[in-house]
Amino acid sequence: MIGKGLIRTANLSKEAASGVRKAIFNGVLVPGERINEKSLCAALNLSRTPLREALKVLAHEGLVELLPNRGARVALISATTIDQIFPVMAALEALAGELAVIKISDDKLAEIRAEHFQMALHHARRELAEYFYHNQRIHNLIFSVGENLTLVSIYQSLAGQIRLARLHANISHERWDQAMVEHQNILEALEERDGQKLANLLREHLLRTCESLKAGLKISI
Amino acid sequence: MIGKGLIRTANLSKEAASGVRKAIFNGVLVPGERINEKSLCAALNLSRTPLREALKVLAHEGLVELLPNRGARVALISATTIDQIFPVMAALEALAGELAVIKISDDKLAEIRAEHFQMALHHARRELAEYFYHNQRIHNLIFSVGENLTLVSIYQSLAGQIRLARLHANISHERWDQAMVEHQNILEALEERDGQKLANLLREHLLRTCESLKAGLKISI
DNA sequence: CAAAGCTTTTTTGCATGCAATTTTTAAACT
DNA sequence: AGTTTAAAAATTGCATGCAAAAAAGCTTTG
Repeated sequence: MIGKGLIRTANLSKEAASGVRKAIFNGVLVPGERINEKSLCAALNLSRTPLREALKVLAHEGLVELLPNRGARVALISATTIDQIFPVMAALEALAGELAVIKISDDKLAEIRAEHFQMALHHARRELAEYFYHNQRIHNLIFSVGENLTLVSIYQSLAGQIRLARLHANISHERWDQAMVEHQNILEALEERDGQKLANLLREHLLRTCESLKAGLKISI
Repeated sequence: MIGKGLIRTANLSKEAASGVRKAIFNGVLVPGERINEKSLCAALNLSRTPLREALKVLAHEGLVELLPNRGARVALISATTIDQIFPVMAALEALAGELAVIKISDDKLAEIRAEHFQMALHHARRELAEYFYHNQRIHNLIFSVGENLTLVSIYQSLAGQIRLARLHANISHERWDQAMVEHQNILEALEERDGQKLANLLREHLLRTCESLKAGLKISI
């Protein structure tokens, strides 16, 4: 492949990173599976250099593991890793909650409320993928209120690993229902601007999610 | 340069990353300064490919900024960034402290105590660089007790950014003395295995360090 | 003398090439 | 058949080459 777009506007290594992320989350690349650079380059329509740069970054994000002289493979998130990620996530969510109640605008709150009810709808209809989509949006919105880029980017990275772990996990109906109740309480604490309460609810929500996720792992390492 | 070491044992992109990190912390590469790939390659004795992979990772770590079509430059940590990093650090330190009191062994505690007194010695002698070295070791040791790789690696990355910011900052004698007192209290809380107290002390210590660091910035952006 | 346009040089972003290493395949042996 | 060994193919890690872009020098002009 020669020429590409001729004008240098794209950032191929960023494109590669987001392409690989998508492939991982869509299940095109399976956790634990070796990543073949050549075929992935063909799929993404770029050369090995930007792909390899992207893999290094993704390894840093925890989505990929690098094996010396054997390239990369999609990370397999073990129960041990989940156990390590969640306490950190919980601490960060608590912080995000405390910041959020101070800074949140009525508009943003309305946005979160809207997402909440969308999520509730999909919960009622038992549409898991859609439920998770809105669930993720709610947590992202709460984090974004704090306007703390460091906080957000660390959260994104951890959330990515959790999302990857979920590809291999079942969620029970009981846990799903319970999570929905927890989210109702989270929304209320946010509306009351009660930072301490919100922080605690978020922390507990996360820790329960952690337990459920570990219990639901289809593959254990 | 052809051949290199002939046997593939090194990981050049990792070497590049640690080489650049060292250069940044030693002041060989100045914050805000453009990084010239060619000359840095020569200094590190490797080619551009591994160096560029390293720069991508370092950008992810916050030590380097990537400018489209203009390569990389050493990050300039602004007061705003510091304001964002510290609350996150404080939350993580608090978590680390809570984990530490649960898990710490007598040996590890003795190790921390030893570092503490080394630090106190350098404080008494007003040897700043040595003081910071042991200071950093204490915080690292506290984090390592939790045996949480996620926590440690996030901490390392944030600590790196703070260390970079400090290259441009003065510390007042008053703050230095106060920090030493705070560390005395931290050690006591650790010896008492009082997780809540330790968490609070670490949080406060961090937040005060943040204020002092911002106040001491020689360059503000 | 500064500013605006050029030309030249340097530097970056990416593709490609090549040797070291791993993986696969095939053959020989037990 | 299953295991071991050797050859072939594929894959990785890194160096290098080349075009696009940016920066540095010139020259010209107000």
